Amino acid sequence: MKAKITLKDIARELEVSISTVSKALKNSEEISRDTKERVQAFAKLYNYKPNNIAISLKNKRTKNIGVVIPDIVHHFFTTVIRGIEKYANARGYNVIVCLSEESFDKEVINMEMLANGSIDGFIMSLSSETQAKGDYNHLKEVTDQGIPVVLFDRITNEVDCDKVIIDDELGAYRATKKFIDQGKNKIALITTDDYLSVSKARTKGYRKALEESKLGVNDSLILKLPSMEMDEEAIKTFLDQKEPDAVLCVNEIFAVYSMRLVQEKGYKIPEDIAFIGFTDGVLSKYANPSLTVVAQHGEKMGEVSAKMLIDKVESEAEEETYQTKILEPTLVIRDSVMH
Amino acid sequence: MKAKITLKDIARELEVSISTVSKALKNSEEISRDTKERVQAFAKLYNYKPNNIAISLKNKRTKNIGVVIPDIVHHFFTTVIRGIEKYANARGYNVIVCLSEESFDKEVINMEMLANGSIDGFIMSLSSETQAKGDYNHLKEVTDQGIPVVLFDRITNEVDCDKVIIDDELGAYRATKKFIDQGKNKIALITTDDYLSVSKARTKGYRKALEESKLGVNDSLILKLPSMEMDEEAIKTFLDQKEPDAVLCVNEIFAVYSMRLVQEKGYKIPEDIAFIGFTDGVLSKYANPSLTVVAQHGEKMGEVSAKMLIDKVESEAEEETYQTKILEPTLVIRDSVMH
DNA sequence: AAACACAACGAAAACGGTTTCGTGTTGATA
DNA sequence: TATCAACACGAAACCGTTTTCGTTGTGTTT
Repeated sequence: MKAKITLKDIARELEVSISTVSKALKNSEEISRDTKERVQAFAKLYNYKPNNIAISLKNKRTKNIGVVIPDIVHHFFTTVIRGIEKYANARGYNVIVCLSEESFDKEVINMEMLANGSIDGFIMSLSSETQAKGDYNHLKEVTDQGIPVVLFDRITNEVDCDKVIIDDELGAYRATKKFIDQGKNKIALITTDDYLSVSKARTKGYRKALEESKLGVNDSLILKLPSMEMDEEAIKTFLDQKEPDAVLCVNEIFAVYSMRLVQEKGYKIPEDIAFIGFTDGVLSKYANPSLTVVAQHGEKMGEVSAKMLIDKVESEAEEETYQTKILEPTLVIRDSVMH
Repeated sequence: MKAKITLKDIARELEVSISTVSKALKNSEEISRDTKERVQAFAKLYNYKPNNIAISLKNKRTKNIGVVIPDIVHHFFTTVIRGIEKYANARGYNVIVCLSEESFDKEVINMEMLANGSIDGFIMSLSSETQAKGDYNHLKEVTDQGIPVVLFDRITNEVDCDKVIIDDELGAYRATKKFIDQGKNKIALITTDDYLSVSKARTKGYRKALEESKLGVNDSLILKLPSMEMDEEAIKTFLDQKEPDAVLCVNEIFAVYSMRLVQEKGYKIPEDIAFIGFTDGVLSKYANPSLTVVAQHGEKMGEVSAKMLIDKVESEAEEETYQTKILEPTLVIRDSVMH
């Protein structure tokens, strides 16, 4: 076991000062050619690598970014992380992932842990509990300290920071319009309670499309589940009673489960009843029939978020100007709707 | 924007020394009741929180653990991360996630970045390229420096460290046996090349079950794909030609895709042809029919890995004794096999 | 020969804590 | 009243860097 070598070790061994070693390794003009070569050769031989922690303490930059998300076992968040990771890594940053598990308290604790010097900035998506509660003091405290924050997907207007979202309203609008254009006239929506910012926006898009059509909105065709958790009973009852000919779901699981239910009752998809979900995950792709979805481009979202954050972290200027980037969703047509 | 307050700030304000402040905040016996109260009150008022980086530098402990995995958009790895995160968080550790994207070089770069003081230990699963190449010097360098490493799922015997795996051979054995017991006699295997340690073990279990039965192994019923990537053509051709009555797949995607193919040809699942996959993800649960799988208990695996790592990190003793924990897989029976 | 420029290096402060080892003050003891 | 322990606190080293600001020694200039 050979322990890590430090500047001090090199200095002692070569009988020069620590400062000389430090400068020599940075190829400083101050140091003679000869000394630089000796130091560099020695450093290479003993595989010297500067200690990140010491450097962080000195520059007050950790090159770490903290990512706080509600859930990692979820395709969308997972792709966002991948996007963040790829981009951040390319710029020399590491990613510290914390899970709030949809809990307000965990979100607060995680942020406090990281905000004490461990990271240069946050990228996060709010837990459902936080959105339900509407308490954003932990975010404000962090931004007050001058730590940059980028909020994505599940955001709030109550915090001044950069934001990245997809146009959920537009996505739902287009999906609903697709149904309308295909002559469907009993178009249902399976969503969650409005406290989730995304569900709210999607519901809005759904309503807008219907209002613009001759169909109009029928509130009884909207099923609001308390959370993103599956509630098989509620969905089954809803579908049995309403018998819609098209269903828009705010995620893929609701959609795929619904498809199975109606298939069991003998309906044909998409002829008798068509489906569109949100999130372009493995489930949609390999479901039977494959599911048409509103793709959220998670990886792109992660990439954009990371870019915004790192740009802000590295900019000296203390501009207090924040922007919200709105990504466009795309409809990925598969077999659950008519082509 | 109120910047973070430091010990020095408190000391100046209260006209005491930095050491006194430090001790007062730790409730040291050395400091008078009176002074402690003043300091603590002041600290609370200005929301003092010690700087993690400074503490890390001092104790040479970061309370961060590095997780290096091949891919995050993959249900199994995702559940492992969740297990690691939950456990590590409970013990006050943060998790830094790095993705190798199945690339040897990325794996090396990531480890080097983290090994310079950023983390106290590694939890990792090898990239396929690394396993194919058989080059583990980056791991050896890290362990040589005294940094603890826990390898999970995709492991190697060439590195001395703690390991956590599930008994893949046993899982495949039981799955295959299930088919045999149900009277299937043309049991196929869709797997990947043997360089992936898990595929190798699963193939072994499959062969063992068949060898023990009257059926025996028929090598032509084994399809070896070059990687975990989907190859729709290869699978289609294979199934068309061999017409098996049972198929074991090393992941869920191969299985779900295969089910769709045979369904399109009019076969009934599980009567005409039964399926079992590996990994208990959303796909298996919501596929139609739902897929019987060998569950790998990713979350448990993450938890166990994190415990092993942290225990080692926090143990003073430099015991050079390593253990390999073998978790038992379970067969989750769903509709793709007869009940 | 005095004055100066310059090359090459070292000392020390700083980042923000922890911890060891004094040191001055107090009150009790002999 | 001299001695001593206990108390309460401060100075300084340390973790591993970076960086500023000297300080040498040499050679060039006038």
